[in-house]
Amino acid sequence: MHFDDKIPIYYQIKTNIYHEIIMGTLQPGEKLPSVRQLALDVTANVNTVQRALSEMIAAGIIDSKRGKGNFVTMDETKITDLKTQLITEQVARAYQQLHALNLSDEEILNSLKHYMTQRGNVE
Amino acid sequence: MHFDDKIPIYYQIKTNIYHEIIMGTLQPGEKLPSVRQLALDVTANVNTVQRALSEMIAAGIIDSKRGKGNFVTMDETKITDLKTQLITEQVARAYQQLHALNLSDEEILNSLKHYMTQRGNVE
DNA sequence: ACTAGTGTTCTATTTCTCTATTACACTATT
DNA sequence: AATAGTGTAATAGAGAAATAGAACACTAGT
Repeated sequence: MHFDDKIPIYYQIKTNIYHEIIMGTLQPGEKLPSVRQLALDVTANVNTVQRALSEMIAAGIIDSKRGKGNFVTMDETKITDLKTQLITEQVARAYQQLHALNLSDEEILNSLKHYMTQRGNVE
Repeated sequence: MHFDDKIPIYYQIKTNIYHEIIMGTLQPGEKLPSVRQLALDVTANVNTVQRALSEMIAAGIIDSKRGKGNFVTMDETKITDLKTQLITEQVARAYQQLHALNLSDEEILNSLKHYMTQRGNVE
């Protein structure tokens, strides 16, 4: 796993697992790899993984069952809400950043469209 | 100045000054406040400000003159290039994040447009 | 009962960021 | 010359993040 050294690893692990849940790579009710296996997967320490999981457990997205494992919540509403929340955060963040670079709404949209067409042609 | 505790302060100071240069709040050739004044302005330590400045000096955006002060480069090409670079980074980052949330290109554009219209109505 | 596989917690250590403080180097003004 | 205002650098210390390692609590299969 690739880490941005400007952001805490535990936070990036959390974001990554959230993405897998939203993408459907991890289904509702599905068991996650064990904390020790996750630590190996992302080349981090068990404690660091545990910290990421703790926050997701506190948020109600992950159900922890001692001795059994960690499971994605069965409550699909929570997952939908999470997705909405993350989208809103990302869109707001991106808009504010680009606005701070003196781009108008139209220029922001055009920059994004331009990026998409370029990306579309490559793949 | 508002700091995101997930990102190093020196890095946020750097980004903030870059934005001021691109916005034109800081003009080419213009003298920046002294490092000690900047430290007071953002409520950070002189060393932290100096670290941010060092990276901008290394990037050629700021010219440092010992005993005189720090100045925005006169080379407007460098500023234009910086703006292009920052825009590309932000657009790419935003796209990848939203793509990782399972949004199609069209959905990404719609989310952004929706955000813009909502924001437009409030202000 | 035993064992292996889970989550959980604790301590010690390292690294990085940030702060505080001091000192040094240079410029301009008086 | 003296002084004030600049950038620059070095040291020491506090705090957070991450690591390594060990131990504890619970579950399931044998």
